[in-house]
Formats: sequence, C-alpha cells, structure tokens
Amino acid sequence: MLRMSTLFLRTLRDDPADAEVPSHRLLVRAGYIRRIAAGIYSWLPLGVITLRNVERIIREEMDTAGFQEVHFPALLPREPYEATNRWEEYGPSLFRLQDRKGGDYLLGPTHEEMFTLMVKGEYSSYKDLPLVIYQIQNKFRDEARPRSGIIRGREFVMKDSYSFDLTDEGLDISYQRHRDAYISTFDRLHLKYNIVKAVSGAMGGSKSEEFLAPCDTGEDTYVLCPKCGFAANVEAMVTKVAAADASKVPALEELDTPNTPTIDSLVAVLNEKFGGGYTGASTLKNVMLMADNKAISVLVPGDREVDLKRLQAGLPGVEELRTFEEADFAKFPNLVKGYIGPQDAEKSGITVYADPRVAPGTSWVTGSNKKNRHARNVVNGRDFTPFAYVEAAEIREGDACPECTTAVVIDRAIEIGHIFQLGRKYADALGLTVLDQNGKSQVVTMGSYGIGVSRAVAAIAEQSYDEIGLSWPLEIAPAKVHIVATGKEDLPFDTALDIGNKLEAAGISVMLDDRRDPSAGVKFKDAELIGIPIIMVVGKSLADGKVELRNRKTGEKSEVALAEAVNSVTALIASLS
RNA sequence: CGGGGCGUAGCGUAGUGGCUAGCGCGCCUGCUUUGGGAGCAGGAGACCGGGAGUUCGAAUCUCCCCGCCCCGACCA
Repeated sequence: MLRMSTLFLRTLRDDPADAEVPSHRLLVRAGYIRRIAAGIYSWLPLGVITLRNVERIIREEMDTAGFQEVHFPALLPREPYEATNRWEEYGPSLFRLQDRKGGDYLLGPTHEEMFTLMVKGEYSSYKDLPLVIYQIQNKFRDEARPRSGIIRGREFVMKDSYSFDLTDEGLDISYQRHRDAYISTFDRLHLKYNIVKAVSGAMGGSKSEEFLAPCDTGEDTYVLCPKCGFAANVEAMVTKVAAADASKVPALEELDTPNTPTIDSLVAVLNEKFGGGYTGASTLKNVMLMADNKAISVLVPGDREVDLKRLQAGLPGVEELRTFEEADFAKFPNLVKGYIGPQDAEKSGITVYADPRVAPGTSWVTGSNKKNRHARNVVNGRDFTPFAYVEAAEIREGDACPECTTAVVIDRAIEIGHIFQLGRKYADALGLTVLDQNGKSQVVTMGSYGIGVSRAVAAIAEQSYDEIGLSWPLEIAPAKVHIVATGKEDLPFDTALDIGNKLEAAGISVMLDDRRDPSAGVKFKDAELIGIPIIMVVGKSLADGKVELRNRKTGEKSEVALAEAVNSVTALIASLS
C-alpha cells in the first residue's frame, strides 16, 4: 500500500515554467518525473510504478506471443557499429565515449547489430528459425532538439524486438505476428491509435507501419481517410491521378508574360489575357533541386509546394537533397529563373521528375525558358516527357484517398510503435547465415519492431488528462484505488487503513492518503492531480456508516455502506476494465 | 544547426545602477482550524546560471561562456 504520509512525493501547485505539453506539465506537477537535463528525466516513485505497469503489460503481451526476452548493455563497443557503417552514419545523434585506454564506445541508440551478433553466436541452422527476441532497455540518442518532456528524450525506455527468418515468406509471418501482438498491447494500454503506412527510410527493407496515437501535441503528421480508414504517414501517402486525353489540346503556344516570375503574378496576367479561368493549379512549377550534387527538376502543380521529405522518400539512395541556391543557377546559364519549363530540360543536362498530379496527357501553363515568356497548352507526353514520376507535392487536407478517393483529413499524433521488415541488410553486414536443408549457407532475413515505453506513458497521459489533472486507465495507474481519509478524529484514518488492507488482500492496489495535517481540500486536489481512477473518501459520511466512491474520469460520486466498501470497489473495477 | 524567448530559495515570480534582494506556494515551531489548495504568530532557506569588465556602487550595464524552453531543420 502506498501511504502518502511517508510516500516520497511532493506535488506542485503551480505549473512548472519549462513544461508546455500537458503530459510533461502534469507528470512534473503530480510528482511522477523531474527534469535532470534537456531530454533527460528522473522517475519518482509514482512514475516508476506507472512506467513499470506499462512495461509489465508490454512484457506480458510479448511473452504471450512467444517472443523471448534478452538484455543487452547500453554501453557498447564501436566495432559492431563500424561493421554496419552506423558509427559514421548515425552522426552527431550517437553518444560516443572512450574508456581509459582510449577505446571507442557508444551508448546504444538501437540494437540491431547486437541482436544480429547474438543470434550469430548461438545459431547456425535453419531448424532454429524462426526466432523472435526482445528487450526492454534504455536507449540514448543525442537528439538535435529534445522536446515535450518524455515524448522525445535523449535517454528513453524502449522495447525493441527482432525477428529472424530464413525466407521472405517467413518474415511476412513474423511481421504479422508482431503486428497482432502490438494491437493487443496498445489495446491493453488503452491507447487510441492508428496503424499507418510508413516508408522504411534509411533502415532499408520493404514493409513498414507505424502505430500513431492521435493527439494535438504529437509531432508526427499523417493522413487519414474518414471513410475507408486508409492511414498513411505523409511520406507514404500516394497520389492517384488518371492519365488525361490530350488529343484535343491545341498546339503549344508561347506567350509574352513580362514581369511574371511568380505563380501569382503569372495567373493574374493569364486571366487578364484570356478572360479568367486560370488558377495556380493551371500552372506547372519547375522546382530546381540538388540531389547529391546532381541537378534535378521536379514538376508540381503551381499551387503546391514541394515537400522535400516526401520527395526524398521517393528517391532511394539520395542522401542530400536541397533546393537550388544562387551558385547552382550560375552553373546552369540556360535556366531563366522564374521562367523555367520542362520542354528542353534535357538539353541543359537536368533530369526531370514529375509529381503524379502532373499525369500523362495533362496540359499546363509553364515557363518557356526565355525571359518574360511562358507557354500554354504544354502537354505531358507531347511537349515534354518526365524521366520518372515521384511523389513530391505537399499533401493537403481534402486530397483524395488513394483507396476510395474520399477527401482525407490530416491529423497529428505521437509515434508509439514502429514495425518494419529490415530484410538482410544487417545479417549481410555482420555475416549472420544459417545452413539450409541442402547444407547451403543462407543469409537470414530480419524484422525490427519497437515500442517507446516511456513515450507510451506520455502518450497515455496526453490522451487521458483533463483540466484538473491526470486520469489513468486502471491497469496503468500507480494504484487502482486512492483512499482519502479526512477529519481530525482517528476513526476515519483507522477505517481507511482497514479498508485499504482488505482491498490489498483482495489483490487491489491502494494508495492511502493518511496525512493528518493537510485539509480535505488539499487531499482532494492531490488525488485529482495524481489521477488514480477510483477515489474513495472516508470522512464525513462515516457518521452514517458510509464511504464515498468517486470515478476520477467521469466525476460520478456514490455513497456505499462501509460493509460494502470492498465489494463496491470490486464491482466498480469490473465495470472499468 | 537557424530563428525567438528565458535563467533570482524546492516550485511560481517581483525587482532596468543606490539601504539588509521582495512576494506567493511549499518547508519548520506554536496556537486555532479540518469536505474543496485554512487563519494568526514566529522561523529556516538565495554567493540573483558562471566568468571577465565598466562603476564609488551591479541581480540590474557590456563582453564571453554555460544551461533551459518554444518554432523550424533533423529524428533507426
């Protein structure tokens, strides 16, 4: 039983000045966590219990799924990360340090290498596969900008699992098993979430999905279809535009368009010239970019910006992508800034990519590569041909769902889980092979699956607080019942302790506010701030042989006979679970 | 890393050159109080982020450094 008279806890009356998002503000105020440095937090008793509850649920679900727990050190030698090139690739986000002999070490940001090597050390036959192992452990990433309390920290708790299979089909099965396990895990954590298609990014591999918990303070933006449920990371959103019939479009016509280097100015001139009907969407924007120091042009409708993250996701292998600077324009004198068109880009040695919105057969107004000249009726496939199509334009609310064409909504969320098929990248780099049925050596294929454990605590808080404090789901809260004893006599305190003991004997965890000094009001405020789902008040109504039960979330109150206190709590718990 | 804001007691803050750095919360002692962050009285707690400088005098002005928060870039 947690007894507040001795519990190591101090709640704060004022919001901490350095906390803005609700989870951070309330977890600090209610005495769960304290900041140590940017993105680094200590956990006080209430916080530790809550974090352990989340861990326990995750661990139970992983074990139920048949995954086996292992544990690695956080302090790791350089060599394995050298083998996969990540000692370099991870850049400044990696915490590096040296031992007394000058040897290089790191604090693990993620453990693909270690897991791969562990399996390599133990297994060498296809008969041992499939295998799934996991750990719950602290990760270290020197984030450029830690933020939002424990939502994005530099040290955080993560559950990471890895699957090992001989075949791609096996990997699909392992992936699906993990997906199922995550669904039951997040359901038990009482998190609202969407499973969202993601791009695999730098980790390589084919299939990838994120579990996103919607909340206003989330840092991930994703697209959701309200009709068919399609959900995708902005990077993974695809655009479907059918090819147009351009057979009736008149021939390309060059126009005098002085002083129209911007889309807005061009549209104004067009409407003046041709009596209206033109919008930014009628024009074709040629955005010049440097992709690993190679000049490319990307075509998007004039009313849309290029989303560099989306574009980069669609250009595998490209590491540095940036827009043209003055110096770059100087290298391509054929490019007339403000009047660029795709018609003779090839002559300039520029590779042209088009967003799918610039579909074959569509007709556009665009630059004609001459100062103060544009062209209309410029048809894709007739007057220019893109080298390739790539998702480049920004996504907007109202864009068509790729599955059912319904207008999508854009929402914010916290990424609480990520599952993806790694493939053979790490096994290849570290030489993880097994012998197959024919005695032939085969590289193992892997999957990687992560849950942000400490982040999940924040995400749950973000989804369940109100204006007076936290409000945890039953299984997450530091206790199931918070008994508040009030008054100055011994009776309510003795009675409260007695009920507490009975509840604990019945397997129901209890926090007891047995402080004698604070007034009832202080205790009520603290109880509401701390957020245990059931609050029992033992005080005034004791004179009538009753205690009061309150539902923290709904605010409902009821009085029950003292003799029925334990049964009533049991019933209330049953109704809450 | 770019832009913005900030740093005074455990927490929230006042104090733009001049007396012993002020207030609220919290903490300690006593008395009164005890169902919605009680009252009175007394008390402890601050090298004002650090360093250098300007000045008769610096929390306050200048420079450098450090740290924190927010927006953006970044984020397996």
